[in-house]
Amino acid sequence: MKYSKATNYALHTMVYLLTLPRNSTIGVQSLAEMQNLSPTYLSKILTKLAKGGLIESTPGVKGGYKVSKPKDEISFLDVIKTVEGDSNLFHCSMDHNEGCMIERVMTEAEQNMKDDLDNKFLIDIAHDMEEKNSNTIKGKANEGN
Amino acid sequence: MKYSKATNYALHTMVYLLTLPRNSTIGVQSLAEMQNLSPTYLSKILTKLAKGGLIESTPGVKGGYKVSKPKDEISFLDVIKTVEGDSNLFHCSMDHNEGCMIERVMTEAEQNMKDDLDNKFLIDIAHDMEEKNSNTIKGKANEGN
DNA sequence: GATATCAAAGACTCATGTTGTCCTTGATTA
DNA sequence: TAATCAAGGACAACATGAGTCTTTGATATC
Repeated sequence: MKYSKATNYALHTMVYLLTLPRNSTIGVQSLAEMQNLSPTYLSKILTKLAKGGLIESTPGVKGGYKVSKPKDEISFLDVIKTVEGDSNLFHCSMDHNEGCMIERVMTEAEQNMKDDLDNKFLIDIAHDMEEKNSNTIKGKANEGN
Repeated sequence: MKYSKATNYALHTMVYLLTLPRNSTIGVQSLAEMQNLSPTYLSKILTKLAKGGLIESTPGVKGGYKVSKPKDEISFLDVIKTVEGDSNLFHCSMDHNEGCMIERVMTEAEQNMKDDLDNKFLIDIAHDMEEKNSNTIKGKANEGN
């Protein structure tokens, strides 16, 4: 059991979009280059995010993508649910077994994870990234490069 | 992202094994029938559980499987880790990105789920099942069957 | 010791889902 | 009208899980 790569790409892309100035857009071309992906492939993931209401796209010359929700309201879970879907990880394999107690325990544990992910916001990661980058630059300067 | 069917079968089998009297064994044939599986297929899952130290097998005529740990010490996580492996659900897709903050958040949330699953014990499900079964029988009797 | 019953394990097929590409369509700006 | 962008369908490649078949080897019973 693993998260899909698409979720991985989506999370990284979203964090990056959050570091951009409000109302500025960026094309899939640039976004794809950063992660060594083909634009067409990343495009599909972005379309999913757009349908999920997390980002919005504008076609045409000055078009591209930008975040379409208040920047501090986007949780990890929002992105994951949009890309992976929101069905449960465990479904009882037995027939005629509604109310399976194993399933109940499994789903309850999963819910703990989801609750946590719904309280972790991408904007915090974006801020940390920006801080980290400025530190790196400062560090390089100090090393005499 | 989903749990494998093997995990599903393993959990159900383990719960059933816990309902059996101590030191009694049961063959893969019977276990497979209950879940409508082929014996050879379930056998592979059981072998995994045996290698993981959760059950033990004895070949030969009066052989079969039985639980090989104290019955109240087997957690959901024990079974899951044995069948699914214990690697993390999320691994950062970017190169040269040790300490990825997204990965950190994702893994922390996953850990919450695992902590929960490590504190839920199969023996409790087994007890509930036994109670449920006796209730069902009682219920049927009351209905005049 | 022969036989029946059990698990272990390798090789293999099949189904499914993810990943990724190619190409066309359609919208927007200049 | 041309250039630049996203959307989307069709398809190929790949990985993995699910499941079968067959052989091997250990144990108990007669």
